[in-house]
Amino acid sequence: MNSGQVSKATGVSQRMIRHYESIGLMPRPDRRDNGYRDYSPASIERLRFIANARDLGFQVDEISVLLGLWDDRTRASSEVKAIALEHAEDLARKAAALEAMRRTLLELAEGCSGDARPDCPILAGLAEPRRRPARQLTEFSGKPKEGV
Amino acid sequence: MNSGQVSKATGVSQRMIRHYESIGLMPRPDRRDNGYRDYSPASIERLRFIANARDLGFQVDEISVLLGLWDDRTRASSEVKAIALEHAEDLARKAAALEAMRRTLLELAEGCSGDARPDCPILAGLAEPRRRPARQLTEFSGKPKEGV
DNA sequence: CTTGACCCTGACATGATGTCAAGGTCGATG
DNA sequence: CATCGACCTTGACATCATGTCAGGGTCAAG
Repeated sequence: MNSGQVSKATGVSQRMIRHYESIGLMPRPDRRDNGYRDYSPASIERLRFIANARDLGFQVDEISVLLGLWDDRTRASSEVKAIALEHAEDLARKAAALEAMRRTLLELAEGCSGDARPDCPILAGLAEPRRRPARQLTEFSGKPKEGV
Repeated sequence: MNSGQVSKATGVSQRMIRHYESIGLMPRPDRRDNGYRDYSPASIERLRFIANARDLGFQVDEISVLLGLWDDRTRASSEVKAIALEHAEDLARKAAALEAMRRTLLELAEGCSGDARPDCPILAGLAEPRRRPARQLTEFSGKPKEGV
């Protein structure tokens, strides 16, 4: 199978297939005489794994760890489960953060008449000193990418 | 006020203050003879507005629209409210997407013994053909950035 | 005058992905 | 055979908000 076929079969763009290869998530596939990539069924399964993990919001470096465990026939399932549960918490935190933003926004919107008059507590609220003071670094990135 | 002071006062990094200037969200401030930026109270308020809007997950181009409405004394509050409610829905969608991932992940994890044995339905599930078939583009980006 | 705390600009990095360009290949049809 | 369209290859640039670093100027206190 060449990359186009694999792309169709897995729903992963050719661009991304090559990208995963370039960053070492996917092994470098065999090449035909013409230089075309030639994928084995095992590679395709691996790509599916990656795609599923991305769909669940794992980042590439986390996936790298998961693939390591997948490749290791002797891993303890507890290791995998720990990663999964940790990631689930992460997702919960991110969802909660979004929900908090939404709540705040709706509170502001509640006070807004929403008619032709210009006075608007939403804008007024935004102009006030920070609610949530200092920001720290807390990676977000759990890339949902869902077909809406 | 120079940029350092403004940064402390608003919690926005100097880097970002300059960035907002460079992309036109913030007006170019006066300069002192030495070239240092000199901010007016009005600018600071504007920066606060931007920071608050970012905290609520608005992206820069949306903030640009909000600022336009803020500047326009004759806007109808309904315009602002519509944007706010739309954004709230967006946040809800994103949160729901994260929740869906979490649920899926927990379902997988439920079946996993989590002990020393190597068999693991989580990894098995990830290796299966795509659950959620094709991905479309659906911007995520609601950048939470909360101090955890 | 020196030192340390600022400020300035500009450039590069991040992460996952798209897109575009320039070129090689393959298969089918004229 | 020539050619066209569909496909593959690589490489580069763009996105978005933000950090960080380098190299240089400024200022105030000692």
